[in-house]
Amino acid sequence: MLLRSRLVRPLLKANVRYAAGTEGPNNAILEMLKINKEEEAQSPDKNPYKIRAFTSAIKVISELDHPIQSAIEAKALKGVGPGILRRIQDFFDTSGHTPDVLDPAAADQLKRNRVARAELEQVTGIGPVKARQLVAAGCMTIEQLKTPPYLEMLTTTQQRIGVTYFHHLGERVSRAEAETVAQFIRDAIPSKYEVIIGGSYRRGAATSSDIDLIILHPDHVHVPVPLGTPSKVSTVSATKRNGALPASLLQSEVVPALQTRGILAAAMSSGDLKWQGIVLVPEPTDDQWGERQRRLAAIESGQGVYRRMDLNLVAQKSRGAALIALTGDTEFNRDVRIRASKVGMHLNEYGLWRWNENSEENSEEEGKDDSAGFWELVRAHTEEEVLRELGMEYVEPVKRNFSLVLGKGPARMKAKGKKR
DNA sequence: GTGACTGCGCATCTCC
DNA sequence: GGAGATGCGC
DNA sequence: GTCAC
Repeated sequence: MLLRSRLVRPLLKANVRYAAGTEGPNNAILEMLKINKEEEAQSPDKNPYKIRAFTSAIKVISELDHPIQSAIEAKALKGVGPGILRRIQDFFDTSGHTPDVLDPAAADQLKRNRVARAELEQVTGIGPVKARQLVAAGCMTIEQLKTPPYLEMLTTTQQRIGVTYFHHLGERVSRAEAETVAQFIRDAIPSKYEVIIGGSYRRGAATSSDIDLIILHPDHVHVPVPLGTPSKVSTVSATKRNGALPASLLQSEVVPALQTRGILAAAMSSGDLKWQGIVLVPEPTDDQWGERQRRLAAIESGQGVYRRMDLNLVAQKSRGAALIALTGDTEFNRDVRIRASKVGMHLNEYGLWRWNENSEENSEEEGKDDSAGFWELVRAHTEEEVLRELGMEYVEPVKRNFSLVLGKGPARMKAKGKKR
């Protein structure tokens, strides 16, 4: 135990941030795979799915808590197929690497580390990479996270807030709480805004993990067109491509109004389209909302009921597509998006898009900037329209709980032989 | 063997 | 200081 | 590149 804290300090100094890869039991193999991935990424005719495959194999191997003993063992991992097996085999052959044999004590330690990582990953903002770093530094519990030196390792505001409100965020959100917050917000912002509760609430769940709000306003009309082509829709986020736009209504009006009213306890992220953070659930008094000063004081002292909340500002035109995207569940969305891509379209939260090839002369005129066509918004205004365009009957939100139907948990399930 | 592989906002880090 | 990659969440 | 078919 004492030893640990001594070991931690140099580690912190040595800039071991992110997946720098200077730790973990399979570092050498991971470095090799990262190079392979990089080579593919540099290639003129790179295959984005191949890059993704490398990324996925790197991820699954980096989550191992013990050295890979043989190439055969790696083959059993999901995401490791013939190609990566061969690379690992070559690695063992050429590096003269002889894996250590695990003694029982070491195996036991690995198990404890695994348990610790799982615990730390319960904190919002701590994923596999950060959890591994923390456990490597000796942090085994969430309680320890709140103390030096681990607290200093939590570099993002999301992680700090995740720890601070961990106890509150473990509680489920009741339907009444979601309704209270939504109504408070409706009262706090101009009546031109429309506020819809999405997420599992809209799917009829008795309790939710957070409050998902969809906010519409007639003046918010920005519908970004997808970048790239059907085979390769760019991953450049709207954050980048929107650089020059004026601050959105979310930033200029909604968030300030809620701050003034004293229900925003902490912001994890706050952009032009999306706000994520912690809300203090207000307590209605007789026929009015309680005192703003009391809420601000409560936030100051950590009293009251706190919940995770997402605010999403959505253009009217995107209403249907956004309702689908922000209602879920994940499996339903995956299924619908796959249907779209199967008929050559693209579905995101802004709309259902069709790709139009440019005629020969058009693309010649455009030069060689490979703009061989353009995206056209097909449907997005209502959920019914979007689904019908994809040949689907309307599906009630309450019937979109595919994860429950198909199996438990967010584990990948194929959504295939379902209703057409 | 063959075709499909969800998609994206925001914060932070890296690398030039 | 700007572009791109990564981590994370949903 | 991997995976399901």
